[in-house]
Amino acid sequence: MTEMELAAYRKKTRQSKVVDILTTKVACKECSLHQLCLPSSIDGTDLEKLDRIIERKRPLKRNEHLFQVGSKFSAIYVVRSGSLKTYSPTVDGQEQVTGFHLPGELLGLDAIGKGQHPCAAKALETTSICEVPFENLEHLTQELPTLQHQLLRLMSKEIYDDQELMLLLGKKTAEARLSAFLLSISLRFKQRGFSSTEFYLSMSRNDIANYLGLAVETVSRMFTRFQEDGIINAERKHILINDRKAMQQIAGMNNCCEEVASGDTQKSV
Amino acid sequence: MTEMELAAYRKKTRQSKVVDILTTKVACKECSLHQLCLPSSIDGTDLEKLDRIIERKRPLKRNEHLFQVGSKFSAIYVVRSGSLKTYSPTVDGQEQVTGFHLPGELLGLDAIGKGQHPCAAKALETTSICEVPFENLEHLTQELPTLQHQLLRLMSKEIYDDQELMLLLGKKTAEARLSAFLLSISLRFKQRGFSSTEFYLSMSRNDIANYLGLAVETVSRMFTRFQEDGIINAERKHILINDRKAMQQIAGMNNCCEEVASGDTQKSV
DNA sequence: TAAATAAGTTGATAAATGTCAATTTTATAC
DNA sequence: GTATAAAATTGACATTTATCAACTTATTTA
Repeated sequence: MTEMELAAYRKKTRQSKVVDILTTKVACKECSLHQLCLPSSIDGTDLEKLDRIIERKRPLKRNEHLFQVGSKFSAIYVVRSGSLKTYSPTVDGQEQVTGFHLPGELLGLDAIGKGQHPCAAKALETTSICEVPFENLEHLTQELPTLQHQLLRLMSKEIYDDQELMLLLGKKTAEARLSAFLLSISLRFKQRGFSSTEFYLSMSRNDIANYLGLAVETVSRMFTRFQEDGIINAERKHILINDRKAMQQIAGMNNCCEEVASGDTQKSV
Repeated sequence: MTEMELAAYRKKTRQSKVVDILTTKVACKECSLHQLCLPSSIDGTDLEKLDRIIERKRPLKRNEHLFQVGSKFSAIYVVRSGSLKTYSPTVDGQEQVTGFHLPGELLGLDAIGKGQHPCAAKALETTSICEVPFENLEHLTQELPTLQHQLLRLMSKEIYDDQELMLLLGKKTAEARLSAFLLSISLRFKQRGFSSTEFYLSMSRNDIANYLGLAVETVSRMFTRFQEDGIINAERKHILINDRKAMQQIAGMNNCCEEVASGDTQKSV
């Protein structure tokens, strides 16, 4: 890619739909709730019942909280558009980012057990949310076995995905972590019908570093290295993935993060 | 501690009940299923119903598998006595240990989503297991809202615990990881009514290192260091925790792994 | 019981990543 | 629009941990 082409690309990504994809409403069929209600032949009436208990909240502005640490658990949330990060305070007064949540993904499943949120959720940009009051949901699952099954599946998926991430954090080098992170984001966009090669990272380098257990400087250097090697083009938060195969090699995962088996979407490297 | 006292202690731990605690049957009230059925005032009839669907399997010998990677998911398992590790194969042909499972803890929750086990489970010693066929359990939860609630709580707890571990793996130094690991094991024994200061580690140093994302040598050195500093006494797999406060400091978690809020037990640093 | 194998420990060295500091670029506020 | 603050990048250096190799101690098998 020449400098001119690059400049043109940069200009394009600044304006194009790549950007406002994240501020666009997500249709229900691309949403996690789709997995939660539709797939196993749930019929119209049941879907309507589910729809009835869901509340649409006013959009959050950037840096607004959806919930705080320790706040009472009362609902599960689904991202309609925009994105959030979840984070916990650590002993030394720092915060530890525990996840990023893109359109169609759930938040709050980790709070059911204790009845209060173990982490806080903050919008990374203008973000709109569906709220699913948990008590109502629980009642409804009693009525609708399919819904219950879906809920269990989603929670299981979350456990599974967390374990995948543990593998990553436990073993890998800095470049493997970042590569796996980008592939994960890419896959999640793809699963929602967006481009998997060209997307916008709403979180800061700092958040990424924190999440991956690395220093900001290391993350920055890895971005630079990937760019130098021609594997990605990173114009600030706009990412273009040039060589997916190479990234899979680096991430040490030739098998996964490419095609995911079932109709599951969800969650968070 | 003098050399003589140490020798006496070592002799004692070799014989005492510390060892056979793990081979003793765990009463139902110390078991995870207790959380799953009893706590929210489930009555005798309901408990009986649950008890009826549970199958007790013959004990596994050391190194026998409870399930293999990719095997069909049909049941959740509870450890009655003994212990297991779960692990996944990685691209480079290695295995990655994803968890250790002590008496009263669950296995298999990560398999619900895909319908097959993403990891294998292998006994670390002679181990007996309760099998809870999942289909039956799901049906039963339709009948017993309390049971459903408990199941959701347990799964949520698993998600929460995994996230705790992610923090550990993502951020901490080698000594913080090992310290947190030992504290976690300690707490889990305590929650089951065993000693929290004196216990037997059924897993190898290799497994620990693998699990914590460290080299065996590093783990070995950390054990040595802790011992030199008088924080623990480690006679091979017999561990005596001398200075819990110091370990919490090292682990960077003065708050957690000491007293856990609710009646939850479960799961796995 | 001895031999063979596996697990664990220790030391020396190299590689990876964190830390500190300086600088540039971008975003925000007035 | 300019000033100010925040975020990102880059370089130099220190620290941590992995790797390789040798060796010791347990455990298993014949």
